[in-house]
Amino acid sequence: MYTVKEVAKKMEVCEHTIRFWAKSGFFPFVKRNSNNIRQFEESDLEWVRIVKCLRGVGIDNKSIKKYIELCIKGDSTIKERYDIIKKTREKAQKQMKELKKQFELLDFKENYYNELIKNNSKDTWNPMNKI
Amino acid sequence: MYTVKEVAKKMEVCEHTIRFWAKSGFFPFVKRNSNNIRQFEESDLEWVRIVKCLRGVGIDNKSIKKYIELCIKGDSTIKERYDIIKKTREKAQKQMKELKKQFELLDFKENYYNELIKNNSKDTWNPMNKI
DNA sequence: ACTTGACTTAGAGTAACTCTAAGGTCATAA
DNA sequence: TTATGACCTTAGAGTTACTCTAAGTCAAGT
Repeated sequence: MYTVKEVAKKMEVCEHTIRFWAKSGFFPFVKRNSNNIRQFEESDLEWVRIVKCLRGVGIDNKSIKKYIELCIKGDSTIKERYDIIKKTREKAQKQMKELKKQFELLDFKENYYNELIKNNSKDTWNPMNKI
Repeated sequence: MYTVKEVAKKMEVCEHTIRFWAKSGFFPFVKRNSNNIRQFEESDLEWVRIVKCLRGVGIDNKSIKKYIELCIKGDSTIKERYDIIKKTREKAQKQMKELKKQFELLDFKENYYNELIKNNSKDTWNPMNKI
């Protein structure tokens, strides 16, 4: 059993965000104790994990809500859920490619600046100089 | 020479965003023609590329502005710029790891749902069932 | 001359947090 | 026994970074 704060720490998500997601209906099975405090079970953490994953790939909250509702509906929605996950996986793959490109640009620039520093060079002769 | 629209298309960034970035001072060397239209040169595109890269890695606009200002200042800021790029590269690397984890979760879920569909299974017996 | 279309600006609207304020509950310490 | 502090709760304000809209300028085409 975890409180919001503990979930936030365990899942590395801001506490406020967990509450915001909870209010958005992303964790429909979380129970409360007699003091109205949310008690996340291990199975609820699975929902947090998926939501974090979908958000991390840039799925918007409205679409996440749709997915959550399909989950609640049960077995009849498995094909639909499969399609969503498949598309999301493809999106993630594209992002990995994009991120890799950006990483390579940063890598290049780091080396470039490093050379300049090592050689105590000015930067003014080179078309790359400005940025 | 490119207009905002052409830059947006070429660099795959929303036109509005290019204008927003321009207004934020991210492209200090872009000239205008006699009709007040921005004319991006090839060298200005390099700035767009870097800004897109930094944003893509989640650097906030205030920090990007700082980096831009260092670039404008010239050679004396090379070491500072190097440090920023280095940190950003490290950040990108972390994100690649994170994204890879998320991809693997999606991959697992896709396979799981796929099995369910193939076997025409119900999902109710499994602890993974709900989400 | 008039329309079309590309550009401009200021400013409104939006998504997704992120934080603050005000308040309830409970344990421990004076 | 009161109070101090560490939790939790909520509603709602504030923030970031777009994203879009409206209103206007200008040049070219019919």
